[in-house]
Amino acid sequence: MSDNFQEIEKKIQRFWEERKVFKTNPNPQKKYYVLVMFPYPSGDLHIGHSRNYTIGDTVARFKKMSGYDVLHPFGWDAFGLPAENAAIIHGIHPEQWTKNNISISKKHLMDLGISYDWDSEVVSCEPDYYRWNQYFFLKFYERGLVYRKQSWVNWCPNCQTVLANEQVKEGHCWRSTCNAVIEKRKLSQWYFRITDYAQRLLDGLKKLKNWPEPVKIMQENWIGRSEGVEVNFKLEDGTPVPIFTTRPDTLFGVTFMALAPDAPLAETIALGTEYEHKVKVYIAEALKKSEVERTGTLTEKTGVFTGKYAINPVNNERIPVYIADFVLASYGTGMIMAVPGHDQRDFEFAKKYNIPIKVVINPPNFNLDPNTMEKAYVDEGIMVNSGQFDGLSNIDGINKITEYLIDKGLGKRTVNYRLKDWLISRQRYWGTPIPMIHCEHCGIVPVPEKDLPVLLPKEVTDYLPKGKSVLAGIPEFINTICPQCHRSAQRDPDTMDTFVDSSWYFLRYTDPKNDKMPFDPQKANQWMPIDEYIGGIEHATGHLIYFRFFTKVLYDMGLVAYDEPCDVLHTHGMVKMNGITMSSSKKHGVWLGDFLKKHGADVCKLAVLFAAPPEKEIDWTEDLVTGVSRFLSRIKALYEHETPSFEPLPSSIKEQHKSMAADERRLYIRLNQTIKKVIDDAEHIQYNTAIAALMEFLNDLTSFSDKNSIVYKYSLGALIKLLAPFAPHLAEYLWLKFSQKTSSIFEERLPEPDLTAISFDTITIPIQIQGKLRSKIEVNIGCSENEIKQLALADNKVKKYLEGREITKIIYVPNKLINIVIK
RNA sequence: GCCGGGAUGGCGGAACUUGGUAGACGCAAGGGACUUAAAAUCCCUCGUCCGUUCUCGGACAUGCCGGUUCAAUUCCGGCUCCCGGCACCA
Repeated sequence: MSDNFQEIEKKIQRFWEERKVFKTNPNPQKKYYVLVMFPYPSGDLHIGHSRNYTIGDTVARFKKMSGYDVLHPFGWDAFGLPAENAAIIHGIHPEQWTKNNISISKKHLMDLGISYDWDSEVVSCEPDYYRWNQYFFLKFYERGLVYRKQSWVNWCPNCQTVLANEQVKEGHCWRSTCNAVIEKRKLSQWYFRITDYAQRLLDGLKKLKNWPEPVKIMQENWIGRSEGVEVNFKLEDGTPVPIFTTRPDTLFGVTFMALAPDAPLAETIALGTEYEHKVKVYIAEALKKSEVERTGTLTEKTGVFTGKYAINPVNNERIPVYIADFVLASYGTGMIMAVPGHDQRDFEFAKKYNIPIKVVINPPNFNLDPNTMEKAYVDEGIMVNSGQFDGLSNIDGINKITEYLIDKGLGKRTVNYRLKDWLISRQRYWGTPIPMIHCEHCGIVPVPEKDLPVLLPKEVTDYLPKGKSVLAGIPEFINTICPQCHRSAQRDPDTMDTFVDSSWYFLRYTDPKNDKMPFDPQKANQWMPIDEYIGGIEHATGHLIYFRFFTKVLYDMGLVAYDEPCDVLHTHGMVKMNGITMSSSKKHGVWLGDFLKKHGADVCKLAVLFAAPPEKEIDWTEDLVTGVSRFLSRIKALYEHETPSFEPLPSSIKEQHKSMAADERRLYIRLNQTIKKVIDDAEHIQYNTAIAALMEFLNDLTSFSDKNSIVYKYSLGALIKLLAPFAPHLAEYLWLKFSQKTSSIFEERLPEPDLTAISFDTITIPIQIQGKLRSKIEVNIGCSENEIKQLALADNKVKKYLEGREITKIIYVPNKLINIVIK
């Protein structure tokens, strides 16, 4: 745009605001819910942020211009650590820091002209929002979906708080600015019983036809269903030690058993024996190690013999029991049967501790020798040394042994999931207080619903985390009265994981001002499910599982009619600069404020959309701006000389387009092709190619000579409407200037293509000989196969190739090509 | 290690759903017009190599090697490299 684009954009933004063009219709007839993942308010926005919002904005505008009632809301995921860290470093209250950032970010978004209905803005750190986190916590508690347990948990020594399993990435803290190595601590914490929904979360994925396949696969792996058998081993003294296995076919090959060092039994198994001391020392050592040291396939496995033996129920063999660090307490029963002959981990462990190796499956046509094996044999084969099961293929053996175990009461079929319960308590200040009271006499007592919200105290002098919650040090907060016995008691000092906030915010948007309920189910149901959800792929195994879990629970509570929150999901790639992802906290990026001053909002939107298809990464350079910036200037320049028509074409034109002048007819067809292409591409969020089509059509228009043609003037008008979702300010400006209406272009409908004029009368048919392009002929559409073959054979270039050769076959693909096969 | 995804000109990317003219659109680069000049704008060229010499013609080209097919960037088999997820899940 020329020099005054900023004034134009400001003016247009004021016009939208005054006219309330993007106000949500409270009674939608034909609803469309477009949602972008709400952001953490980090202050200055960069181009990477704008990608998310720009994609959502384009969807929203397209849908509005296609006649939908659109809900396109916005809000802030406003609780979280950076606010608190800012308080510690700069001595500014987290709330003030957060609100400052919100107002800065909001200004950028408004300057970008995103079509939000700001009346439904939601801010998660406000009591009128977080009280409903507490409400849901209590409701979940009533349903048995909240519990407290003591266990070894992930502890971030830098953030000084526990973390959920989903927030540990490769043994490190998920927050990119932290990245500290995670430690293990034994603590009592609050959990959501998400594992109760593991199967439904898995089954639900099948319904999500319009989710990206990689996201579904990631979730499937994260939930990690595996079918197997629980086998009732016993220690010699009769203590039951059940184990889970997916390979019951190897049961006769068990030569040791291994117990996780953090499993409860590990603490007691060797008590009072000569092994007690060694075992104790080993456990202490093992648990001191961080996740990173302990896990990883490269780390050498270690263990210690407990002095105890178990009995193998299928052959009564005496099996030594070890404690080993490669066994996980949190999966299966916390104890395994080990078959070194057929499991690589067990093999390595057996080699190290001189435990016998027993072969129970032989590969076809070959007998394994346990003394010379260099690794475990894990493939299919024939069972040996397995009593009555010898000679079976091991695949059959799995079933046969399982049935045998069930029959004898020695085991049962079972399913295990890798998904763990969601640890939601955090030892930090800036979050939703957990609405629970610890009473000496009554135990743990929920805060009565009528007493909500439990307000986060604002008068805090010291935010520095000390390994326990900041709130524990605020007497006015922590001391309270037990709701049951009315004696003095203490509040729970922890706050909730901020991913609780983002698990239901999309429902709050449907009824943002409700002070009686989190949302009115009727209002929610008229918008849900989300029709288009846009966000970064980094949430695949976090937020995108949590919000499905919440929706399913709320469905069970009868609050929503759908048990999946979102029909269509589009994840977009990150925006990088010099190969490094743009980031507010790392101060790396192109800042939106600067960019808008220099180039304007439309250029920003268009550049981000045109740079690459949404799912791909963008490595940002200033070069991406040049092309789209020129494109907009050319558009603007064109309309300085030409007057578009927004009148519908007379029906006579549509009926008689075949008798138009050749170049006018060509333009008419190009127009219809462009309309179709842009709308089709937009439907699939392929905005880069849609914009390319608009650029091509602009070329058609500028090279068209009869400026008085009705078709030409109509095309100018159609181009403005097609451009509107991508470059809304310029389009609105041209609309208001030429349409002589006072309404917005976004209250108009997109043009529709005339499908009777979508292709030219003649087409170019390439002629291949032996599959290689040799010539082209121009034929009328509807030309018969024979005619085309004749024309092809008569072609001079073709003749040259055919000279003295025999034609074996002529392949004709209608309207596509012709291929002549010769000997 | 397991599970995904990807590799196309100097660059970002089209075409891939259904095998059918590879390189749309844009950037960069080179040349030209306009201008006192520059910017801006407009026009032309632009995968590589060879031939012809101003109009074309040919060969080779979609990470590598094979296969299926009249025809493969697209399908199949085997590799290489890059990116992402998971991380001893029994």
